[in-house]
Amino acid sequence: MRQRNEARRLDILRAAARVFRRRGIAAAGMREIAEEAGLSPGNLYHYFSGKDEILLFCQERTLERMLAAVQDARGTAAERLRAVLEAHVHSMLDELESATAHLDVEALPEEMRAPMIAKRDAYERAIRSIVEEGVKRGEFAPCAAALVTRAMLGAVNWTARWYRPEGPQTSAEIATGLSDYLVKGLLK
Amino acid sequence: MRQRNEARRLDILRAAARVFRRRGIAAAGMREIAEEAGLSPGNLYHYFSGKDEILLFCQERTLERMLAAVQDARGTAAERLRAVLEAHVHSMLDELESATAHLDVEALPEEMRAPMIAKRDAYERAIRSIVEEGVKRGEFAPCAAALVTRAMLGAVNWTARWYRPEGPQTSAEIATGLSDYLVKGLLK
DNA sequence: ATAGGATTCGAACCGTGGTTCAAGTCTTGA
DNA sequence: TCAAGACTTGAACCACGGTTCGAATCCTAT
Repeated sequence: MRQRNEARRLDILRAAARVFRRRGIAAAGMREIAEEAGLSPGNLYHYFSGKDEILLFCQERTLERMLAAVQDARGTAAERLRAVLEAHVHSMLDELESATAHLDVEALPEEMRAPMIAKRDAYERAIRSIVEEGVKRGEFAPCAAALVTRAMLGAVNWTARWYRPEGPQTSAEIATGLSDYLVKGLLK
Repeated sequence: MRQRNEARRLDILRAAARVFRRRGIAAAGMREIAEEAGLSPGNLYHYFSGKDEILLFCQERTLERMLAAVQDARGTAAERLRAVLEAHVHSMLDELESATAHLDVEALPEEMRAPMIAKRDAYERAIRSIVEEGVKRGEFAPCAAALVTRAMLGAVNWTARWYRPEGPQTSAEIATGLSDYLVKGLLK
């Protein structure tokens, strides 16, 4: 019934995300996604309208989670910023799921792009306002908040490029290490 | 003669880099590159063996320039780091030329990848050694040098995603602003 | 049990895009 | 001037990959 269908869709999304991760979005083929998910190529189209929709859902899910982390953050500006950055890194590295996909909004067809861009901008704005508030309260030194925000996002997003699960450092170590450095650059 | 040929190859590389930038590497077509360079699609193959070679040359040229900036840097660790980071941002934003291409080594076919990865690693190692030297000399606070290096690279590489030439800030402002923040996170 | 819908399959369709090619034009050196 | 080779072209080739489709199978509710 409905339950079964929904669960299957999630399985497919996770499988697709793995393929996106290891092949890159453009090089990920529907046939390979189908094989990873354990069904036939044609059958994918019973669950999704096409590759674009799969990609869109992957991206939305990741960004949704990141936005949630912003809402949940409590404490001083520095504490909230650390929490958000760490959550971001964990969404990026732990759930290999859909993390990498959220980086390439350009891969979406023109019409689907707008809502994703809006969400992405909202997320960036939320982080920037934490920075600005920290400055206003005197926690942080004055700085170009927009630029610094993008620098932090670049640093955490970049982890997807070099992180290897079998590498020496765990995702938790990376998360705390990055947050240490990125927040320290803001303090007075 | 030889001169004319070489100049033409450079023109084509620059045109290709512009297309890579605005379309993304995967979506950049040989027909569009040809049009941008002002010659016919088939004629491209008189100057390059194919799309892969064009991409490889674009990436090599950018990385070559960045490595040169590392060699030219003089002064304290902080000064050298600033110089390298600023040069990196400028290579990324000013010469729209081949900058973005260097980010996707994965887009190259398996056989061509090795030399590029080697160069990229050498560049990263050079930056990391500046950080380590700064720590050893007491200029910088102790830190996870490898992780911090990747954070800095992520921040500067990310500029290619959001920078718009018609935007409010010039590339020079971005370069100095980013360097300010990134180096500040290292100081004691 | 059985009709009707959901699911599944794999082959085939078809546009896209990298590449090749045969044939022209232009340049250059003797 | 006149080959010979460099340059140029546009059409055609061909593989790849997203998608469609008709038919077979499974499940569920009555």
